[in-house]
Amino acid sequence: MQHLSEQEILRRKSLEELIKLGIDPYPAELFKVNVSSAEILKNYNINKLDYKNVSIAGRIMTRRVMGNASFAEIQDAEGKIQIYIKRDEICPGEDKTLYNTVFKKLLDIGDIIGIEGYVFTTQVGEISIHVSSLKVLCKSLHPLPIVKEKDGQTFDAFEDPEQRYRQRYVDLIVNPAVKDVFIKRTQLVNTMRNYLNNKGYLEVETPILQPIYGGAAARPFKTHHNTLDMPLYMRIANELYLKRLIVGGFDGVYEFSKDFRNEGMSRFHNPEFTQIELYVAYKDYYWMMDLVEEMVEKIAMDLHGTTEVKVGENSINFQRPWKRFTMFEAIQHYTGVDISNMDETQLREAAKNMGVHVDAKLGKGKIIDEMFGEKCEHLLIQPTFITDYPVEMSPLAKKHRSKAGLVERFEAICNGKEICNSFSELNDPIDQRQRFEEQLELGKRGDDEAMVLDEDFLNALEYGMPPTAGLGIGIDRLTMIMTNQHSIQDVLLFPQMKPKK
RNA sequence: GAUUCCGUAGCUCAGCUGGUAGAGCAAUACACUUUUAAUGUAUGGGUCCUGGGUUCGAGUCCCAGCGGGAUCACCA
Repeated sequence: MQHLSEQEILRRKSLEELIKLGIDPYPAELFKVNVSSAEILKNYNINKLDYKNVSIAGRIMTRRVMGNASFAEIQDAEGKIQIYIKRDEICPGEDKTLYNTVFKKLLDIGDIIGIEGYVFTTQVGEISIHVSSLKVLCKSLHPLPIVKEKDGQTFDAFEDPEQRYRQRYVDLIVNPAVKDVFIKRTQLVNTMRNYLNNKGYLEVETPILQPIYGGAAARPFKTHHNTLDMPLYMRIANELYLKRLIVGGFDGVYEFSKDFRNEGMSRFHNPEFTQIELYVAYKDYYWMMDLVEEMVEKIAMDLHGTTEVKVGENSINFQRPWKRFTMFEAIQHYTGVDISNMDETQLREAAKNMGVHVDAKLGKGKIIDEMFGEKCEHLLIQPTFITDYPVEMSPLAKKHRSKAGLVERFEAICNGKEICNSFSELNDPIDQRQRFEEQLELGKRGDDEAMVLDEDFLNALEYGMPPTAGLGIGIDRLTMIMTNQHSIQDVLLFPQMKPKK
């Protein structure tokens, strides 16, 4: 038996009382709603005649009882609206039970009711609904956190992160701004989907349970299939499957992919997260940069009506064109050192001079990556493309058409963080096999994030994949920027949490 | 994983050098027919995260654990 607080016991008693009065606290039949709170508040003053007979349902959020008349606020999916309940209006006869007992005593903040009535404006000027009938739709058994508000100031906000994430339903009820973040997240996904569909690309679904995981450097979750009696891995990326589809003759495919990585958690990392990956045949990474600019600019416009987005202290402008730097140019720009022709010994020396600590085991590519990560990335606030990465770090990207040791790869950096990763895809099957073999070597040396060799993927490439541009965008990260949220947990409805006791 | 801060009523938070647990909102009762953080009067409500220890006595001090936040590391 669960432990009940005083208030929870009282609510259960009220529930019993309602039933004794012949009122079903959880009725089965639909309640006809003909308007939303937001629509009334928006349009009532424009056309008052339309709101003589409104029927609306919502949760009781506040109550102000003044004898034989009361005000309350009810909240529906779109917002809150005040209702005015007069005893003799909802109880026209001798029997005043519905008002005196049901409304005043047995109903609580948090209960859901349906009302009918007409809209009017109170003496203080607030658009309200004058209630003519009231129906109980759902009795709530837990007291709701009470958040009060005046002149834009909030009092006693429900803000303990642990409770908010564990009981997101409560968070959504009492913190309307939270709901708005998730509406924007869906708008963001819709904008992308519409944009890509309009270009004629096909949204597809590929396996989440994979016998061989691939497409990224990460540690996977491992699971087991009972009937087949074999291990399966939850995908860390869908890249290799989408490229198989390009081999198969689709010219453009994309997937919003839930990926799973068995790694540490932080305000930027949840064990499961969402990426979109896109592959388009006969294109290269320059072409893909144009697409990213256009699509992300469109997202900003659709969400905010402007390309200018506030993120923390910064104002970020997504208007095209974005700045483009090669990785070497970026390092030269921020450190004054030109590393483009350095060998490994010189690079090690340069890193030391910059104050970048590099492990003796790191190869050339990793040293460059460390320099960029420590000296440049966090300074890139406005959206910027960084291009042409060392080949060692990009086993699935095509070698650069003119620069030895580099690949045709770019990342878009924004607010000091990567928001996408893209390359001209490696379609030379012999080169790809060599790269996988280098990864195997890394794995043997103890790198538990090294890629495994996927023989079937190589087989596909050997049939021939057209030149292809590929792209991955972290949806959670992009949503954080577009909605100005500090933590990934604030853009995931149900972030991963340890069970409580 | 490391460092650091936090955990007290349904919610937001006080609680001093250790001395029987406090406020506002919410709840209960009464009053009040256009209020709005409604108001007035009265009342009830606690496993002080858990387990040890020190002490005559622990919400408070010490140790361990659980959960959470922040920062750092790996990573998207």
